[in-house]
Amino acid sequence: MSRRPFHRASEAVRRQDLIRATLDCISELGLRGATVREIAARAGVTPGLIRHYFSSKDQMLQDAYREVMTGMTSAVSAAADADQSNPRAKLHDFIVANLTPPVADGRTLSLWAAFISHVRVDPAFAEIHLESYLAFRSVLEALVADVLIEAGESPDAKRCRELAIAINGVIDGLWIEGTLVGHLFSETPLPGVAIKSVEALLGGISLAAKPQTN
Amino acid sequence: MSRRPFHRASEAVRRQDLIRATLDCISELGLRGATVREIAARAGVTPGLIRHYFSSKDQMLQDAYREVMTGMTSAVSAAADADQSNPRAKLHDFIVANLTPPVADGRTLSLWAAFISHVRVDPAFAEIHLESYLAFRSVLEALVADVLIEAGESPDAKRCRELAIAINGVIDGLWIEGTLVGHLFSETPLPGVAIKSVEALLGGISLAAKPQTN
DNA sequence: TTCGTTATTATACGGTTGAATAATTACGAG
DNA sequence: CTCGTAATTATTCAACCGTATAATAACGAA
Repeated sequence: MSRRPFHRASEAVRRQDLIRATLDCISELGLRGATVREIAARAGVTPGLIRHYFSSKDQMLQDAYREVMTGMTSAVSAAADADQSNPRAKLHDFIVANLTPPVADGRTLSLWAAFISHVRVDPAFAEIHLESYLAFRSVLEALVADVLIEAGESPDAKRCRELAIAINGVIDGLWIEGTLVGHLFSETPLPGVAIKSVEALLGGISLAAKPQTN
Repeated sequence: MSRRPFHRASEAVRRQDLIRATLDCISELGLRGATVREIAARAGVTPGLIRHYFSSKDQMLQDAYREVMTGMTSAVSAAADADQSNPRAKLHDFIVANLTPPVADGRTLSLWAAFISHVRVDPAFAEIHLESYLAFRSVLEALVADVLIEAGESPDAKRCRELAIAINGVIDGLWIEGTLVGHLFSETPLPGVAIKSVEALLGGISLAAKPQTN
């Protein structure tokens, strides 16, 4: 019966370790497998420590949810702002980033679905969902507006919103399908499908890196 | 301490009651709230009875998952075959059915998400997902092919599949958003957005009930 | 060094879980 | 009418859950 050796870490990395372990558990074992004991084991600490950093297990789950969503939005936003200044290229890269790893992978989708299934159950999760959804859509809406302006069209607010909603739908849907049964799309790469679809939604505006007559 | 009165029912209705109670629990309390005791209570039976009709709780969850998915696809298929013989009207009704109750409601989405989050965890759930996805897509693919034929275009297999994938994406994405935060779309009804989007994806083919020049 | 504070571990508790088994009741065959 | 079979209830069990509390070790200030 030797006592587990102490290992002190800063609050930042401890919280990060615990959240990462939480997400690992959920993605690999499901929500029911994400127990305080299993999470603590994977984080390399004892279960009691969780309630030293989080007021409850649910609190930790909510923080984990928030981190997943902000991580996704910031990842695709960064991809859009990466190198191009061309509005169409930015939207193009934004869409592709949504449908390629690390955003489009099984782990992320499992986490997203597990949390979504709790949105209607727990108001705290509903609020996190609403925040992250609006953040994502506002980014997309701005990208669409820039594309329309560059194409010489008037950036009508209502049309921008409607387009953003529809494009968001295409992205979400293909993200889910491609991640869950990705092996079915080896001959129909989804980023390509998405780009073509969005071009159609935009009324024929090309999103190719090198503008080509349409 | 009076003994609970016996109430015998046929195997069919018992299984149905138990599955319905299971789905109620999941949608209202989440997967962690779907315990054998709560499910049995809602079905009006004793917990032990569950394992008389299902080899395990997981087995019952899988049957419940299968029922949810077949219910959804059959509902939208029925909507497509309801009254119209016009291919475009059929596709139109199919899409609208996907984005209106009972398919598009919070309960169904919660169930879907809860199960999806288990697809990567349990191979049995993965198989059910694959089956239901392929069933849905094949229905949609046939509808798209008929529309293309009627429009005088060659129903190229690859194009049909690609269109079905993209349309499926639009439907899925809008279904999720509309169901989770439906109150945001009171001024932008999603069925309308979906129809306009699919028309764009189809290259301008109108899905309106009364064909109009495009 | 000393000592108070706090991060971390260890242990305990009441309640719940899925499953297994035993007891009881309804129903159908004969 | 009887009795065997199956459906349903009742009870039990070992394991596990989230949380609370106490013991201990590390760190920083003085």
